Amino acid sequence: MPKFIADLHIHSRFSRATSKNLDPEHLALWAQKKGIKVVGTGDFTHPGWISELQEKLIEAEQGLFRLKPDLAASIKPAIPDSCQDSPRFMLTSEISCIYKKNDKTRKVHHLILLPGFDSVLKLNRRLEQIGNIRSDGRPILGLDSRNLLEVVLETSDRAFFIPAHVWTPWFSLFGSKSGFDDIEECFEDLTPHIHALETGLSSDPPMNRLLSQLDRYLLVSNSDAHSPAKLGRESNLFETALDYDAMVKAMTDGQGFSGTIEFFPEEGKYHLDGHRKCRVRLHPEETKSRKGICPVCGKAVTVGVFHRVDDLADRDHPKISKAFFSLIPLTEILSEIHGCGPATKKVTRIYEDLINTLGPELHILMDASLEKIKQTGGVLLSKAIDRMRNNKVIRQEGYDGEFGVIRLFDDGEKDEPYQNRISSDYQGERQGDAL
DNA sequence: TAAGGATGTGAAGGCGCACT
DNA sequence: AGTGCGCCTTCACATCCTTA
Repeated sequence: MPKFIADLHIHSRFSRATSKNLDPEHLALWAQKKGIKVVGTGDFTHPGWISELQEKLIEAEQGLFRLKPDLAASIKPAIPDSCQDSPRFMLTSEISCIYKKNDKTRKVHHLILLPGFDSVLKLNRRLEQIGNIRSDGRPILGLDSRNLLEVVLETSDRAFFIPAHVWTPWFSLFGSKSGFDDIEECFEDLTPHIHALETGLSSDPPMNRLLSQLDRYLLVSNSDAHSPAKLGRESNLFETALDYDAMVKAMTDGQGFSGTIEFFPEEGKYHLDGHRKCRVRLHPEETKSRKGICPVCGKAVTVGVFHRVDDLADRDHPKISKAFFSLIPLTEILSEIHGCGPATKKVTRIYEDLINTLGPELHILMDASLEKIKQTGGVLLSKAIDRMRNNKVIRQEGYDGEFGVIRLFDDGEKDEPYQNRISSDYQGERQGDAL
């Protein structure tokens, strides 16, 4: 069976606060630079996006699509030879359900996978009667999660429904400000139709697997990318035939699903508790001793993912069933090494050089030999990647919407020529800022 | 002096909720 | 009852600062 990487939760340019570049061509381009074989389309509920997809994609395998040949040819020159590998698209979308249940307001996001345009259009006709699906690629519906699931199941018996980023405080199944304490309370009689949960950036398998109530669910990871360059920052490893039903089966029974690619959970923006505006960051035990109150403003802090997991956990040691790889985006590693921002021209140029020589980013981060990395990217890069692969990272946790920072080198540790005034200033500012 | 880089802010839809 | 605010996301853009 082929081994491949899939990132199924992303957005199009029809969603709010997303890049204008999010069209099928740029998604295909970046999927190849990252080394992703199957990428979700996102936003299939949006009429403008779905008609663009119908125009630009053709079915490649059962339930998977690829760019039409003329479009594929048009992006080919922009893709390094080392990365050429025609990606597939799966029709996916995210829906935001906001509703009241058992006297509490619930705001829960869900990811939906469908096998073809017919079923997408059928679902869209149903949803259009419930709410406005034209104004946003991620529509907000006043619909109970259970009832959305029912509508989806009625649309196609091949549909797959995944609660999205289940721990984020504001919009998720287990969210401290929005969700439930158990899955049955959310989906009731239809709970058996849920087979997989998306864990989000701020949690990883060792955290999730402290909850016995999650034992019967597969954990999946996706990027929720709002720009092409963020594709695959979290993603899934499949070892199945390349088609829709095989992938859905793997996510249903776990066979052929070999693991996930993860952020270090501390990098996620809701890992710890606190208030971003008050610059207060608290560990769960601190939050509890302060009775959930922010010492600066006196209001309730935003309770993060680590705290929620801790509250609902019923084990001391995680029961881990699948492999997972904790990675740092390559531009962030280069940013630390070279002492400048991850989106600067310098980092972009080095990034392009690296994938040109070594292959797709995820290959460089996970599999490429350290010797080759050293030859192309220098000794600091190979040292950095070696440390990342062995979990030897310095973690500064994110909280209340602020991303954490994962570093690989102590201050002063980097040798010449990179250790210079700019880089130490930069690190100092970043550290100071975050508290 | 120009280019590059850092930083701050506005943008979007829909909903609940606090407040008047 | 009605109004306004805050929340989701993070990009895109404008502006200011730094460096060669």
